[in-house]
Amino acid sequence: MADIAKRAGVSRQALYLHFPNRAELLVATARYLDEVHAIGTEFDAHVMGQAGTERLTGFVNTWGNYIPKVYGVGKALMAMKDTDEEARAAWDDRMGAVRGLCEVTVQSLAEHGALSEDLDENTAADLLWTLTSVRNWEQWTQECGWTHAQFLEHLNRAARRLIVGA
Amino acid sequence: MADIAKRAGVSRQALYLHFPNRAELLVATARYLDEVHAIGTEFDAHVMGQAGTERLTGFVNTWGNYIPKVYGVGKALMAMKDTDEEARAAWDDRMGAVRGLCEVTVQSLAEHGALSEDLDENTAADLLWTLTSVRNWEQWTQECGWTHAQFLEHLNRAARRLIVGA
DNA sequence: CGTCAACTTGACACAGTGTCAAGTAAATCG
DNA sequence: CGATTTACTTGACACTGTGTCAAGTTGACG
Repeated sequence: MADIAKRAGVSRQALYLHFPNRAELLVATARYLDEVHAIGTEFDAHVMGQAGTERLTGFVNTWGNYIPKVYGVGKALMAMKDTDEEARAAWDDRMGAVRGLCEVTVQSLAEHGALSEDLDENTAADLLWTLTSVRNWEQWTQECGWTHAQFLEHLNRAARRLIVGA
Repeated sequence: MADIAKRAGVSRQALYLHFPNRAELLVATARYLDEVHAIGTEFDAHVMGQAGTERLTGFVNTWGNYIPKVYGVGKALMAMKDTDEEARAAWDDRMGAVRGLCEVTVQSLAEHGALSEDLDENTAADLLWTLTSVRNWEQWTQECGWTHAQFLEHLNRAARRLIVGA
């Protein structure tokens, strides 16, 4: 909080005039980033506006491109999850929304007969949701040293291999 | 530290007579768990003693069965990673060992012509390493509610689909 | 001119880690 | 047997970070 105040050019206490605590400041920041990057419009265009394997590609690319933009605040919220109930609820709520996108994506695959035969829709959504998690992005780009382009390429390949049927 | 001391039936300060700090206590606990569960022997038998896709199955099952046993201390170390340099080094060292197992597993697949044609060995190891991460185990079993058996089953399927060639 | 909103400084409580000093009690050794 | 050593105790303290509180400043606006 002291660091943030310094960077914002205000006193530490001024932050508490705008946000009740650290968790809500981070949540507000995340919401602000959503707005700035118009993530809702992006999803509408590239996910809800597509079907079958194109919807899958749209989801993977749109979400994959968004992750690095929210990684900073996301990492802070994830770190608070274990000790702060409010941070946990906020992060779980956001990831729940992503999980919802995974579900509709899988549904569209199923409708087009493109879902792998050995998977039910729920398991497929679980797989896609975890595959595209922020933690996996973190590991691939930070620990493995993948570029963003490599990340998107391999994530698309993995998603297809994991949940799309022959 | 206070909680651990309480559960151990000693004073908080007594812990500091045995371990210089929290990070080293956790690292020592992890090493103790390795010993108790004879993880080295397990890997020797089910990974190094196998080849090709059997080595892959051996690695996935052995490591997959070990994760829940070290999850407690692992979670604590992961939480410290961002602020404590020693914890970061300790955890990265352990995960580096797992990454090494992924490499030899992928190598064995390649030698038997079982590695997917569109992957180089390094990328395949990155994929397997991330797929089998503790974070993914956490998400699948805690958030998705998978049983341990389901986890192992789907992890094996995913590993095969992701890195084994036709 | 007075008031209000936004901010400041400075203090404090509280939790958690790590340090330090002094004391105790039991085992070990000469 | 007495002296020492080992393992532990109690209790204090420093330091960091979050969140709270009180009192004061400053500028805009009716």
